Amino acid sequence: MPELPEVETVRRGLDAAVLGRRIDRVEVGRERTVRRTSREALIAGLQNTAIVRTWRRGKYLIADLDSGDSVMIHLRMSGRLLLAQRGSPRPPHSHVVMGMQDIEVRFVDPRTFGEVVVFDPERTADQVPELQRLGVDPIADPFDQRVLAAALAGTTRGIKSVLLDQTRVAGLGNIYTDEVLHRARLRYDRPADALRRSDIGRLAEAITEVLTAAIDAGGSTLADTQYVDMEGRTGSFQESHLVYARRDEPCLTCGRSTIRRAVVSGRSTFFCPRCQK
DNA sequence: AAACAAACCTGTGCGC
DNA sequence: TGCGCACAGGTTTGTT
Repeated sequence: MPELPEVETVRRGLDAAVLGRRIDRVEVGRERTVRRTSREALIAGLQNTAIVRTWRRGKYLIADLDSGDSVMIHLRMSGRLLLAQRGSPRPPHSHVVMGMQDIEVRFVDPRTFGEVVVFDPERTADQVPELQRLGVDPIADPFDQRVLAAALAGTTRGIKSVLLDQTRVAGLGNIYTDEVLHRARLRYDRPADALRRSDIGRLAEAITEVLTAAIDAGGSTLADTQYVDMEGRTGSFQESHLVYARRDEPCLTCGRSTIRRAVVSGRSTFFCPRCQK
């Protein structure tokens, strides 16, 4: 569910709500959420620490603790991080709860693909290896046409599949990849290494513009209302979607074709056959 | 190297 | 109302 803009929105909410507050209670209701280590390791790692900084790389949210450790949170498909008053009714699937005096942060995740893990930043390579393998983050890192060209180099794969590859560009998922490719007027199956300089220029610009606008809008909340920020508020960037989930609806760019659906890397892919070449 | 499928889970919406 | 199926924002692993 959540891609870079949603994770960034959650990160900002976490920053505003809990920075410097001491974690005095930790509960793990479902061990699968902490499967990388264990219930005991998560509790020991969080108990009596305070979050001193939050940061994000791609879809990975990291909070640095005053103990010197860090906690990595990945929402995967259905994870949410919710802020609540201590003692208020907990939603189903509240697998991890971090209590800070009168408030608590709840990791809620029906599908249980998400995870929470405390790790030692000096042992990232052993404990959270995928973090080091992430490619350029278009928001957190310097990003322009040259950086993108380097990230796309050396593969004949279709551009959508390459943009979804987190080791090349970190943070784009199924929604934003389709929205970006539409704005750059590129079809999902254009071989990445055959893109012209002008194509890559438009693509880099589209990535920056779409992600920035989506962050400003607080992310995208689809019809099922799965994604909300820490305060439970929905995002509004779905109102700016031009192609995602708009199969058979008129193209908002050209008005002369309808949005088609294809399957790429096993994912639903939406595009305008007239605008995107 | 690349393209697919399956796996991990639960929930929802749809056609019948 | 109930049942079965398709499908869902992600990532990893294994197979052609």
